[in-house]
Amino acid sequence: MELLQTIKKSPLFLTIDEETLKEIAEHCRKKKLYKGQELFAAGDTAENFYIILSGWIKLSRISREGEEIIIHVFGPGESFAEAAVFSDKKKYPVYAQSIEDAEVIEIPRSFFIKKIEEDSRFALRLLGSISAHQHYLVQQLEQVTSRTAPQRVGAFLLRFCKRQTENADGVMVVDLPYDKAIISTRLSIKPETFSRALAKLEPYGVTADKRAITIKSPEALAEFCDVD
Amino acid sequence: MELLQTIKKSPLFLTIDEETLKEIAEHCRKKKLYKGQELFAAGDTAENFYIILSGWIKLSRISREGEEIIIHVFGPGESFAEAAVFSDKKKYPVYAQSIEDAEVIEIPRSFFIKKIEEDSRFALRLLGSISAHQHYLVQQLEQVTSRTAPQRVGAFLLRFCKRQTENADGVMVVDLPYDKAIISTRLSIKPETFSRALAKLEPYGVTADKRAITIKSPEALAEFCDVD
DNA sequence: AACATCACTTGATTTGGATCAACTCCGCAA
DNA sequence: TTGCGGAGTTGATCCAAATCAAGTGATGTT
Repeated sequence: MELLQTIKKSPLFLTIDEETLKEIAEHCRKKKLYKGQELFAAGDTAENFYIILSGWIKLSRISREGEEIIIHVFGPGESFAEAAVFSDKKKYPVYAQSIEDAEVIEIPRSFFIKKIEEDSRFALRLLGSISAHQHYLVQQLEQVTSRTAPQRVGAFLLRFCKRQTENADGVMVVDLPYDKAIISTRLSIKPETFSRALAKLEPYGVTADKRAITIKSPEALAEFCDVD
Repeated sequence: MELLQTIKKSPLFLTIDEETLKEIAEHCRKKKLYKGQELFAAGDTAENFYIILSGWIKLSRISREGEEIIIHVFGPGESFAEAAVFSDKKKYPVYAQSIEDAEVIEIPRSFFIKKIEEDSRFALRLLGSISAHQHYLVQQLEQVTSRTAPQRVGAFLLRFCKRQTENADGVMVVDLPYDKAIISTRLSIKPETFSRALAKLEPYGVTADKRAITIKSPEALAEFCDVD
């Protein structure tokens, strides 16, 4: 069963035994989303959390003036909204929308809580997963407050590099996973600034051809961005 | 037993039964900290998490250039570093230091994990607590990226208002809990900007006399800061 | 083939907050 | 009393990024 295979690969379920996984798979629903479809809105009752099969889901908040802040963009294999399911209010604090056609697995809250009560190792696993995401948020906060736009763009490229191809000679190629406008918002900068920031990374061997970015010396870039 | 009384009042343990609490109290250590004392450094093994009895503890990260970013300042009754204890790396990702004389309760990781395995309701409670903090981080990220300095200062004042005195006529008085320099860093602005931001809030009835801040019309301020 | 639209890029101008610097006020110690 | 240092304010200048604006070059549509 395809569903089972995917769940198994999700970081959240890495250490969970086969039997439990099968049980989980039985209680999940697969859901298809078209580009731009809303998954849930801020304030909705948090009935489910999700694992992504394919596509990208962005979590964001909309301010009163209509300005959007992207909290995170999750990709294949990642899970999200775990925290909302366990919050006191039982509400999603953010808005979730697919940024292209996507498939997700929907796991109901009720089943999940039952599972935690039955299996404490599972609870620990979940705590670890949420902690990791919390750590990501702390890093994000640090990035936004203390790095310049070019540094943030560079750090983003390097982070995505790791998941992609590296040539024998150390040259790396990143294929941007989604629109530059979305990356910009995620980094809390304007598209214009993103464009200029990319240009400023040229001294570090960063060249862009549409969505394909080549990085000649990732070390120099990492040095400049103050990461790793 | 004083320790037990404090633990009982902590949000984390609100719904925990008396017997468990007693057991927890027995496994805790009370720790006194002088002003400026380090509790743990980023990268240390996460052996414990903490509940604050008195004083203020700031969690921060220091960038390579020596610049400090304050992630949060926790006060009496609050717990922190829960997430670190459950992360894969088992390391604190931040630096913790008291900003004045303080007392904390230190709860060992090992005992805690045992407790979770025994009592799943406790695990759920913990998940809720961590989720709440995660929500705080998301809000913080939003504030930093989409609010001006005066708006952030105003929001900070309003948040602290709620815990303090309100007169019959709607006028509120906040007594700043710690140095303005620390508040500034927490809001990711410079002390000079904090000072100027406070001055800009004057149209909303905000006047400062040393650490005592008076807010004549909290509603107008909330409107300006785009909160509540 | 003509046109609209979307996804950027590039240029000119503005601005909020940082930086640098001087100064006040207050507590405290010799 | 004087003198010092830390906390906070105020003023002048600078700079990174936002904003406003125009242009390009793909892609799809009638």
